[in-house]
Amino acid sequence: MMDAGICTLWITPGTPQMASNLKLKSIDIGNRASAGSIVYDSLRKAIIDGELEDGTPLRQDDIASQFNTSRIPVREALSKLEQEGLVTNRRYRGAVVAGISLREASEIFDFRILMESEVIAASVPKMTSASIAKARAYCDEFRRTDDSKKWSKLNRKFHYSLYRDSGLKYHLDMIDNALDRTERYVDTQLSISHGVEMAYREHLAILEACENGNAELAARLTREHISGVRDELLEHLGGGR
Amino acid sequence: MMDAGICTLWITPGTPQMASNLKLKSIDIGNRASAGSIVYDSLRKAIIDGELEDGTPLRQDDIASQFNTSRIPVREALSKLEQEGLVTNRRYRGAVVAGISLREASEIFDFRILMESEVIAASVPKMTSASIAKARAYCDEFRRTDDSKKWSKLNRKFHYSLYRDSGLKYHLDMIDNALDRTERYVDTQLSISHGVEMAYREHLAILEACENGNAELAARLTREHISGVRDELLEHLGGGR
DNA sequence: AGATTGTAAATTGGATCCAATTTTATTGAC
DNA sequence: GTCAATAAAATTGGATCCAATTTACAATCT
Repeated sequence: MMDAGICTLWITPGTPQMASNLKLKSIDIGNRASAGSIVYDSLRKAIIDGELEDGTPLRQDDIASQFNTSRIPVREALSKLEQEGLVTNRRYRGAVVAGISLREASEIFDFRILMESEVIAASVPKMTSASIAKARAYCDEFRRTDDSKKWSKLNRKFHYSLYRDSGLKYHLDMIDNALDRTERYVDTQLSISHGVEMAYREHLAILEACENGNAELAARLTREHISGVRDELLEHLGGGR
Repeated sequence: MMDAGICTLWITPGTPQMASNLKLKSIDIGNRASAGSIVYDSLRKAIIDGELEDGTPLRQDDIASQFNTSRIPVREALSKLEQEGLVTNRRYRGAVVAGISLREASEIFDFRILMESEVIAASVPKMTSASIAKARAYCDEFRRTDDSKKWSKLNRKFHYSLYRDSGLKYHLDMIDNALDRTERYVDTQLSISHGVEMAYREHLAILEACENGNAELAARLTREHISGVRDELLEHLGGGR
């Protein structure tokens, strides 16, 4: 199958080329995603973005046929999502999109306050100018856009770009999960009153603290910022129900 | 099949009995565990207890035949364990027991410090005398036992019994995962020098703070306690490798 | 009508089979 | 003997099939 004449393109006798030197537009065939992870990514996105309402049943057969696959990868995906708290699975009864109670949401926000203030404080001393620039770009885009669907995404990217330099992978994973569970509800908070404008001003203040290398201030502002979002969201959800 | 004469034992015509009024010795047939969860529980315990060394390959076929089941439930279990960070799964290469690097271990301990001090502070005002009694029992048993395998288990039970009253389910889940990942390594720390004796004294101090309703002190002592365990463990592992 | 029971359809859990990939054993050249 | 190329074995991923369970619904009785 591998004729020598054909192979000269990527094998030069005597001077073996590394794949990394070729600079081709290519996808990593060896590490391509499994069917399960594709289904998982897709479902996760749909739930986080709020496209699937809380309580929506997730039928294995339906999903399987949508992805032209069998139920095995779907079960794998649903199992993972259950562990992340995005769906609830009941034996022989199937999976539904997991809702969140007011007190659960409140607790997760408290968790975020604890985590994110700690992580940003650890991040500030290590923060690169590239990270700051990235954060500022997200921050600007956040204020400019009118698409309410993009707000929470950009909000998330802004914050996360200030956390990454901490190098605290475990903490970042935990923050990721907390954000996954609450992101759906943040849009509603940003939509009401002047949520976006206020968030933007608070983001700027955090950014400034980071630029000045003031870790303690950045942590305190982050605490207050998330705390404010939590209070407004709870007030809104609590009154709406 | 259900003759009226026989049924009079549990159905009295005119006064329909609820199943909950029957008070029969019964097991919950409806909620019995799935094959996957049995495999999962068993593997999780084995890994946490350190019975399976880091890097041990977990062959689906081997495990399946050990449990007299097919590979499907095994895959489900391995997938869950991967998400918890107890195994690492590589496509087509199988799962191995996940080890932990020094810096990962250190980070998880830092995470625990943050979480557990916060949770115990929230727990103290709500703490019942039953919880205190339970914690004291675990504390005593911890000092008395010579079985090094039981130390970390009792250590964990002691701490957890002081956290439960907080009612912070999300935080408790996060603590659970952090403990799952580090429990294997705590035994080694307790075995060295006078780890158990020192831990016992620190446990007593935490217990006393809880009894006195001093949340801030309990939090500070918890911080210092976990911090001490971390430092000793890192010193030991860092030197040993 | 309303509650209750039995039955069929829908749905999930698990077993078995095949395909894709990796790992190991083998062969051949130098 | 060492190294690469090749073939065989082992292993995992996914599809299909069957069993267990729940749900929907019709039939029956009071």
